[in-house]
Amino acid sequence: MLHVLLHMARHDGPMTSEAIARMLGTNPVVVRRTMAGLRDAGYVRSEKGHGGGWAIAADLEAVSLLDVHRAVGGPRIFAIGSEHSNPDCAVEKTVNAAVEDALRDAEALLVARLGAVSLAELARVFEGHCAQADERRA
Amino acid sequence: MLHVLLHMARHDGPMTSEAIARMLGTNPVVVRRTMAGLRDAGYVRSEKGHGGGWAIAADLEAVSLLDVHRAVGGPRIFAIGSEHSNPDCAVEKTVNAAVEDALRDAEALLVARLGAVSLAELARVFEGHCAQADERRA
DNA sequence: AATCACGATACTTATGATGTTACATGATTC
DNA sequence: GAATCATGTAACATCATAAGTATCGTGATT
Repeated sequence: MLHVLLHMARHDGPMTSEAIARMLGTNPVVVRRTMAGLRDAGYVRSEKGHGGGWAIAADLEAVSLLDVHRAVGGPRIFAIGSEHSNPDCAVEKTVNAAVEDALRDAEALLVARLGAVSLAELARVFEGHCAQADERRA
Repeated sequence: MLHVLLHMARHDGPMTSEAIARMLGTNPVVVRRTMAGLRDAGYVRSEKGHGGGWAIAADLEAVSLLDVHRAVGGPRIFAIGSEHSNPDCAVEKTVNAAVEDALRDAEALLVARLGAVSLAELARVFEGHCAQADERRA
């Protein structure tokens, strides 16, 4: 989805679900499903009818990678975690406390890192890469 | 599994797969499947026949939570990550670099934290909790 | 010899993510 | 205003993975 957003930023005029789906090697309906989150968050806008499609609707400076991640679906960052958490067992409580403590710290770091990068910054990094490539070609 | 290991540490004599399964609300075969990793890593030992079962086979000081995690199966820590990683698309490469950078740092922190805690420490923490509880009762 | 417990395999659910089809609705074009 | 285009939504199919289950073999104890 980040991929799509950056492409949209470099593309004037809306992009259709079908075009995006081709780009991602997937299906227009799947695209609409996942883009719905971004639309509800106000990051993109969708227009129906002729010449319709998806377009950026927010200031890219104000949208971080973390924002996109949250809008697109997953508060679930880690593949591990204490699922049952039987509070009857004192051993289990000890274990969970230790694991969750480390997990919380790592998540905080990741959230900070993702929250610190805006889409606009990413776009600038990309433009920089292009400029370097052009230079090499010249 | 951490739960099981600490229980085993406080239990003299081997525990059967069935007893462990009851403890975890699961199935003996599932227990054997996941314990196989711990056995291959040398953290536990399994004995067949009458009076057999599972027992600790290593110094708990030398086994970290990270060791257990790795032995038990998952090198997969994060629920997110760049899966297709189409190297043809320059936009995608930019995005992946940014995300994976943050991901790598968070994973490093988590690995460091989990690697710093040994099962023995955890057992001591647990004993401490028990002592406190006894004190309150007295 | 009987019993107990693990080891291993194969098979069956259960779950979630993804893909697919179909139809309704709104917007544009002619 | 009819045709067309594109999204919105619902319902269903498919796929992959994890978990549960059944069964048999093997070694160890009694």
